[in-house]
Formats: sequence, C-alpha cells, structure tokens
Amino acid sequence: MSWTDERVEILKKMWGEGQSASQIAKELGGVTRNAVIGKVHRLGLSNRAGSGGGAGAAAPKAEPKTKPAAKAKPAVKAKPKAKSPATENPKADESADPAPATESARPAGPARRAIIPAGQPLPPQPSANEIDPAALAKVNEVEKGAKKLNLMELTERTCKWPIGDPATEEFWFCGLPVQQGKPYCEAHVGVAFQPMSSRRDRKR
DNA sequence: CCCTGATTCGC
DNA sequence: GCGAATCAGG
Repeated sequence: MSWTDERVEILKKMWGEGQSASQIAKELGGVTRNAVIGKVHRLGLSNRAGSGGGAGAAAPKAEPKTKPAAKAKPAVKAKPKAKSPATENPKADESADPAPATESARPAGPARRAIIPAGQPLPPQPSANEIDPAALAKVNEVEKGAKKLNLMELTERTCKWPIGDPATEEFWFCGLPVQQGKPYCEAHVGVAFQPMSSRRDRKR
C-alpha cells in the first residue's frame, strides 16, 4: 500500500483526534503502526501539542547516538524526547454487552443472592438469574485469579468484566486474556452471553 | 505482559 | 519516501 492523498488524510484526521498509531494502522489496513508513525514524523506532525508557535524549542539534540548497524548493541543511549502531554486513551467504548452482575466480592458460597446492579440500570435482562451454576462456579474461581486491572489498564484483549462495587475501593476488572473477539475471558463470556435456551424447561 | 510513540537507517 | 527494527517508557 502506498500513502495516497486519501490515506494521508485519514492519517492526519485520526492522529489529530488522538488515535494511536496502531489504531490508525488498523483502520488503514496494509500498514503497520510503525509505518504510520514513520509517516507521521515525515509529515512533521509528530507532537500533538501544536501549541502556539512552537518556535525553535526543538530538542537540543547533542548526542550522535550509536546505531545497531550490522550487529551492535548500544548499552546506553541518550534520549532527547520532546513528548507532549497529549491526550490519550479516549477509550470508553463497547458497552453493549449484557450488563454484568457484581457478584463476586463477597463471601461467596452457594448463595446466589439477588444480583444487585451497582446502581446502573440494567435494561434487557431476561433471565439474568438463570445462569448455569457450573458457569458461575467457574467465574468465582477465575475471579480469584483475576488480574484486578483498573480502567486505565484495560485493553482490547483483557477481560473487561467488572468485579466488585464500583462505588467502593473493592472494584476492579477481571483482566484475564479475553476470548477471541469477545470483551471477556472465557469464564465471563460464559455468563455474559446466555444462549437464552440454557434451561428452558425449568419445571417448578 | 500488553501497549505507546520515537528514532535510526537500509532499502 | 518508506517502514522494520529497535529503543524507551507506561
């Protein structure tokens, strides 16, 4: 792929919006994030600060630097770095999942109390309390080994299942490796997406 | 570990 | 000009 006018436009736009190089690369397709970054630099819009003037406040740059030419392993390396506190991570996406229940940060046990949504309205919840016990058990188990990530630490491949009460310090996200395509790890996918047919004939 | 951008340099 | 490899940091 080459940098056509169109592609450059997209690049500029997205970079301006604070999108990460990898996201831009993904969007464009056919290029790696490195290519994107390289282009960004060549276009001279590396730092997103762009504050007034900018002037010649360029980094001093007084280090010849070593290079990995052929086969060298530079031990130390000075780094000017004129990074700006640009805004980052406007990630607040995907939330169209069946509202997860907060049900682990407690003594546990066989008790499958009424799942209390921590203050959030849970629109569609057909059979929320009809979760397969086995799946629940698995969840409880996996949550013990949760990575306890905070909002900032979530990525596209970390389970975004919330654990605990958001209003408390006792709150974090699972963080385990997600299942391909899903926002949750295997265990949580299990309770998040119910086949809605799991236990049809529940005679009582 | 995952990610981010920055830089260098052979092509 | 391009971008992989590498570096540096979160």
